[in-house]
Amino acid sequence: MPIALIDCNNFYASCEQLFKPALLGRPVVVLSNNDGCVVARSVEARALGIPMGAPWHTLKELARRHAVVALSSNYALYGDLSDRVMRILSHFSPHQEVYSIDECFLDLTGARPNPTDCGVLIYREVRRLTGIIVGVGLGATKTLAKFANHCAKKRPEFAGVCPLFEMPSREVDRLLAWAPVDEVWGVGRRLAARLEKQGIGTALDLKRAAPARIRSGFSVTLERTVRELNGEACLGLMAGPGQRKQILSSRSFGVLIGALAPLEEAVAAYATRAGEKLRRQGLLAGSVGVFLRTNPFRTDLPQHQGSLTLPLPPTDDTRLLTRAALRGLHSLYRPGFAYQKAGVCLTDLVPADRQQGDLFADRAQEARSRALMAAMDAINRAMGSGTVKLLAEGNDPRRAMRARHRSPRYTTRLDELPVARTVPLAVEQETLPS
DNA sequence: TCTGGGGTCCTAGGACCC
DNA sequence: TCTGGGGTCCTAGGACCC
Repeated sequence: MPIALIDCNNFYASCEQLFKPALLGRPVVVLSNNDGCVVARSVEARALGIPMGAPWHTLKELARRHAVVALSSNYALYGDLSDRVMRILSHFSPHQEVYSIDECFLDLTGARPNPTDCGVLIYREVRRLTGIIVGVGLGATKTLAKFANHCAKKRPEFAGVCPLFEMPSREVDRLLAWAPVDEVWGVGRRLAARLEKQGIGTALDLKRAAPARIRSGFSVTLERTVRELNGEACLGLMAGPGQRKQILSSRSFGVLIGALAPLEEAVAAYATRAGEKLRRQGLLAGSVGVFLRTNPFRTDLPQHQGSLTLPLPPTDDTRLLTRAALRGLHSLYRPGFAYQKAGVCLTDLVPADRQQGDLFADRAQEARSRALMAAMDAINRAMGSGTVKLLAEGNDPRRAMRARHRSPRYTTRLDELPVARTVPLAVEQETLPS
């Protein structure tokens, strides 16, 4: 039962190039919120040695020398293109797990004419219908599919599709021996360093390690990874997105903030945004967490950070969430510090329709609350987010995110549609296999 | 000057129970 | 001098992912 992992190459950078072909062949990077770090690179930017996650301000000189194009992230565009790619992929299997904005697993058991040819077809169709280039990895387990995908992208002999699941084991081991252990899904920098000390430096070393030893020396999670590398499926495909366990809204401020009042406004705004996400998913929160911290990179300044969680009767009312978040902020806040970031985290989430009833609840009040929130959401959806909001949010322009180089939202805003030249993006049902 | 945001899972250790 | 054994629940922190 082969599992495929399909992953879009340089997804954000590719989305930008798709609508601005002048960017093709040029070093392009896409920056995180606040134009902080590099989160995507075109092939050319990668070739310049620009590392993933690098702070943009440390790269300015290099960027100037090589005329690197830096773009602010445009999630409206990436999200929309992601939806199109995922919809195309969904036609190739009844079992799809959308794992992130640019990748998904497909169960290709019984695929026709066979899984490998199906993989090649996936590659061609996504490219033909969207212009996005994907890598396709086929393995007996999710971890092996991930690894196969890595091979598909890094080794030209596969031309974008690596059918690891049907290769002779000698061949598979040769590939595993070529990859450093931190290329394995679930092994990050720190685990890799610890494994290295025990003589486990490649993916093949990890595959051959004794599961019991890995479990006692590391964790059950890593033991599962070892088993998966050996073809034993430990991780199933997730059908739906699953119910959220936490909803987080946080931001770094444009400038450091010392006074309480602007912090209150920021926290109120985060609580509001978290509340909107909460209602969109039909959930209630039973706890509100708040955190606050100074800039850890400013070693010249005194540091302070704290977090606090307050329980409350399950609710999705922005006013109650905000009130609790502000109470938390008040007990965390210390004057005399320059704060850089704050956030609100909703936990103990329960579906709104399965709420534990409260014998003494004020039904009329609850109905008014629901009606008010529904009205706010409807207005903000129709007329733009923030059209109606709590006074507590304030209107401090310093809180606006830096996004100096955002491209137009080509596919989701009428007034930003590309003019004259069009890119074929429509998905024709009948051209796809049933 | 400028260093993201949003998630998940696991473990260790403390508090508490009988 | 001598100080049990077995369990649960919660939280903070660490690790990972994209």
